[in-house]
Amino acid sequence: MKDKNISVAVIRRLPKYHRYLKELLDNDVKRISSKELSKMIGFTASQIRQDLNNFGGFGQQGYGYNVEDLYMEIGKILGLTRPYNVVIVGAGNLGQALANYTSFDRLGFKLQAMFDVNPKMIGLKINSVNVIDMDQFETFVDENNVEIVYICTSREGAQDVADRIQKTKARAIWNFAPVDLKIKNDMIVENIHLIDNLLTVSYFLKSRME
Amino acid sequence: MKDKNISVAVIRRLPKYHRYLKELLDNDVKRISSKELSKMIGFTASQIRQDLNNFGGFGQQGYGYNVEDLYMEIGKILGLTRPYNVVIVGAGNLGQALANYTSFDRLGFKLQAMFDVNPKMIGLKINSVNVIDMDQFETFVDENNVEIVYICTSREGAQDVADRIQKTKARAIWNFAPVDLKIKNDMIVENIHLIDNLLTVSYFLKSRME
DNA sequence: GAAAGTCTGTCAAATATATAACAAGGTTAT
DNA sequence: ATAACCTTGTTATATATTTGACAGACTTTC
Repeated sequence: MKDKNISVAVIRRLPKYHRYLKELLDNDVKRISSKELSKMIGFTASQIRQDLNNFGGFGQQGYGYNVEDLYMEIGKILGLTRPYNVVIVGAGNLGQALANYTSFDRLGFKLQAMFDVNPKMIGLKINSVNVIDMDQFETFVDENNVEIVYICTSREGAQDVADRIQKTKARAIWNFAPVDLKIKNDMIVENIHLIDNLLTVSYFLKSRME
Repeated sequence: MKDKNISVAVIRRLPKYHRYLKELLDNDVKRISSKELSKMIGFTASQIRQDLNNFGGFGQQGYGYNVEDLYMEIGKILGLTRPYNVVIVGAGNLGQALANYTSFDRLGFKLQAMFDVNPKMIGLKINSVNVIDMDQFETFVDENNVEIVYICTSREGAQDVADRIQKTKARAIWNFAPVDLKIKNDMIVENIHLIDNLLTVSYFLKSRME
């Protein structure tokens, strides 16, 4: 599986396929055609076939796709063949919300610790995960083979955290702070910019009024 | 301002312009050229000029763009000329996190209430906003001119909430549940699919290893 | 106030992405 | 086993998006 020259647009559709296939699997559906999937997901059947074919011929003519196989294949493509150690920086409401999502754990994103600078938070346990002093961040990350860091700090604190992550062995950042982090090396960064998304809602609300 | 035939790709970049212009404004920068903005934001200068020109000629040859004017114009385009009443359904960690974000309020998204089905949550105040019984949802939304509903429930509860929203005058949904809502009318729906985003992180992590 | 320099708005070209079309191969029904 | 039917993988076409180029207009400098 080389995965090269695959466009980001394709990659961002993969989780959706994964999600719908899981649903089909849970409903004991054994096979699915691109046409049927198309109806459920809302992409064209052509697009679905072309997306999947970037990674291999998973289907069979006259039959369609085996739901379980395809689910597993897409899981492989998405890197879900092994667990990833993660930590959260910022133990506020958002950090706690993420700590409590069991679905992340189920997919293999294993929360090892949470970090905060607030003495009132340090020492707490959230969903049986310790909140640790930020002083110990770099040491903990390297000693526990943490690969992904979720940044749940304020806008002001985020860049500092990003700088510190770059000194560790961690290789990916999932950023929830409303700022574009300046990253020097080849770190993987995904942003959840809530405000950006909410502003598209107001844009569409306004547009519909005209 | 007609805003028609504007591609979604353009619209999703607008909040980023808005964010960077706010930063410039806070730093007392008076003017900015597409070239300078390009360096900051990471889009090409050509794209920036073309994006902005979809909505009008805000710049001036030989000078560039007036930061304050452009910030205001983009705010207008994004619908930030008046406040929007919003409510949150689901008063768990995520709902509480959103309730505590002052930046939403500052932009005009006014939280009027939170709803939950859990009797232990009902009656609480979160950041001076009441948690109300879901029984009163439809009444409250219509009586308080709520336009946007943030869905912060579990996956299982989300579709039911969406169905109930469609019976009210609300016209937009900001959905955080990991499910694609089935919507009949012309409701505006924006999704934050956290898992989908996290899976792209694992995809890139895996791809880099090969 | 003239010349040199800057920067937008816009058109054209290049690239990327999505859709349509269909041959080839497999399935199902009889 | 055969025929009718499906459905994929893939190529070709259409559409969308991004980048490049440049004339014209304004600014700045001298």
